[in-house]
Amino acid sequence: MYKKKRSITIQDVAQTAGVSVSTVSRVLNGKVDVARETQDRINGVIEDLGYTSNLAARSMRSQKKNLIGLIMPDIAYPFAIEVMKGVNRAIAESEFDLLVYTTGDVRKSGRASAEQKYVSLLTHSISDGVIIVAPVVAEFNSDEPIVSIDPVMSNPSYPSIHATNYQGAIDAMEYLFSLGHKRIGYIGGRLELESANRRLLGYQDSLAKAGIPIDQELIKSGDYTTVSGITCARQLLEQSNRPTAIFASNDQSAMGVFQVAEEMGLRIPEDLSLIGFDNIPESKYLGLTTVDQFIFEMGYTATQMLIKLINDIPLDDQTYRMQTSLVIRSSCRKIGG
Amino acid sequence: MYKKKRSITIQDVAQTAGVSVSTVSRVLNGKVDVARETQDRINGVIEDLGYTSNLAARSMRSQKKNLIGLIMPDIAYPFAIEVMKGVNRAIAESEFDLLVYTTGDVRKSGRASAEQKYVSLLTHSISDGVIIVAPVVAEFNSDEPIVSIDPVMSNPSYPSIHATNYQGAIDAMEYLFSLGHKRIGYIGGRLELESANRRLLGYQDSLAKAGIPIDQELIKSGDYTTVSGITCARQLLEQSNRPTAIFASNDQSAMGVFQVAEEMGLRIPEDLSLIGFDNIPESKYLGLTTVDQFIFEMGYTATQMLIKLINDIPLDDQTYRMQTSLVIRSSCRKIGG
DNA sequence: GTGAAAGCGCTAACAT
DNA sequence: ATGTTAGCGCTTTCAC
Repeated sequence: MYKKKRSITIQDVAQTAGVSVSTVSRVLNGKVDVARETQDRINGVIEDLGYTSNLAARSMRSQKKNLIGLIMPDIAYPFAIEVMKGVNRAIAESEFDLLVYTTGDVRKSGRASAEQKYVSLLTHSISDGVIIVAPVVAEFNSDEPIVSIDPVMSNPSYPSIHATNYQGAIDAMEYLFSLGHKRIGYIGGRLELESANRRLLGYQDSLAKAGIPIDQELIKSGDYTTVSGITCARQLLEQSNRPTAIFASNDQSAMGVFQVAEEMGLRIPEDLSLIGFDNIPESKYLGLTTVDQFIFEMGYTATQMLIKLINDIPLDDQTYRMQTSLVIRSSCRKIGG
Repeated sequence: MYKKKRSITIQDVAQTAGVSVSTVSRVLNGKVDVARETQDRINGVIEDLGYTSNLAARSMRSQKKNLIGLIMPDIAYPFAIEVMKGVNRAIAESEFDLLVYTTGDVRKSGRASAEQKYVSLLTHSISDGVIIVAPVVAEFNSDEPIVSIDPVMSNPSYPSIHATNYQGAIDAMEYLFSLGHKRIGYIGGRLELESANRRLLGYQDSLAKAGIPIDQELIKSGDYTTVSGITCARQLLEQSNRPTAIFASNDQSAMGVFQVAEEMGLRIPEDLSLIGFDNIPESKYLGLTTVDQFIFEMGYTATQMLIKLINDIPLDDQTYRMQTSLVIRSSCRKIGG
């Protein structure tokens, strides 16, 4: 395991400075009751030796670490990146630093038991609190604050940020109605996810409210991948009475629609309105409308919540279980009249 | 600071299981010399109590943590994200997990002294090795392997991945030559950066090699922002004898060119070939050609290098200071004949 | 097979 | 103003 050239400890500093470890610890922690010249000498030695404190040892003893943990199974997909950006912003504005923990792959994470492991890993020491993304368990054994983003459970025991799945779908649909659309295709998926069900429900309820009968031919279900998005899009667009708009409930599905439309020579948004959930950076080049901004905001808000908890500021009920707000970024076209 | 409900320790487990801490530690670490039934009992208690070990305490004693650190000042800009994706992939394929450390903002990081702090923070304990992005110091005081990505120093004491700045510029230029371009504008910037100089040199050398005299009117320098890109692009495109192609040495500059072209009614790539360094996800929608793929690869390769070092596999000289390969993603147009 | 005890590097009383 | 000491939770000899 690599050449273990024992690293410089507080002991070494104390010894070469000719003082005790506690004195060194004092200057390290900015305590005032140390003689000016002793401070200078110690700081000099620290500089010379290139000493830096051992996080592990330190966090075992002290409380405040000024470090927040973020746990995600994978940091390479758009949702994760957007969350990280939000957290990053809140972190930048704070006194805290951030530690993102990932296994790089959902499959490696294993779920449930693994989740608890990751939480403890950061929580038990190291950090002042953690944010966990899309956790499956309802409760964590932790001695520190936890905030979750888009938990799978609808009623977890920890504070959580829930995507506005239902309202987002309603908003998207009403936006399409306002432009005159009546035949609106829906591409859903991953019905095991709470969020997927909420979106579908929003779609259905808004149709009901608008007095438009639900046409099962307009509801297709995939698995949130581009490939399945393509399949669903074909099924929708090859119908003789094809929809004038498609509501794709996630970004990958929307990409699928985009590809099929291109194949079929349909321009978006001129010939087909496409509205997607989630944030796709490319959307503005694609003529795609999105129900947007909320992923970033989820990360940002979660971080602020966590910092409040760390600083012992209680959350009110409304904040405790929070819905994010929505922005519709628009480029759909009016049709009909 | 939050209700410190003391967390469950190895002591608690030992006590309720009626054994000593060392026995618990043994089963925890999969040592074989523990009676079958004792193991089961202890595992039962661990399950019941929901015990998980304290990372800090553990890493103070043991060697292998199966954890790699990645240090970046900010995780919200395209370069950082691309690096993370690469690291993420390599991590996913390995037995290691990843800990990304960030302050969220370059300004908070401070540089130099701060860098050493972050390295030690992860290195001294916690992780088995770290990757540091764009470090300014040439040497780190660390007891563990370090690999750097795109270091500011050209000859750091640690293994490093250098962007193929010079060769990338040459490739880009030769690609443009092959399409018949002769008047090629250049937008550079940040001359304090090694990478910027290498790119400019590549531009100049390739012109020389092609026997095309260098026209200072075609070389503009900004600061790698979109705003300065716009200024430079105007200066280039408002010339009476304007260039048929522009080589923008970074992504933000390229965005600037794109905007100016739009203003002036120039289509890319039909009326103006635009080739950019670095990876812009949007480029494919913009008709932009890019010297590409290498950022992801930098992260990926760095991680593999680091894992080798951790496992005591020496790096050969060539690997020790590595250049990344390039891909030109093309959409430029042939001109002239 | 299991326990006792030492100690990793550090901080926080408690002394002086 | 500084040193002494007792642990934090864990792993690791070294006994039994």
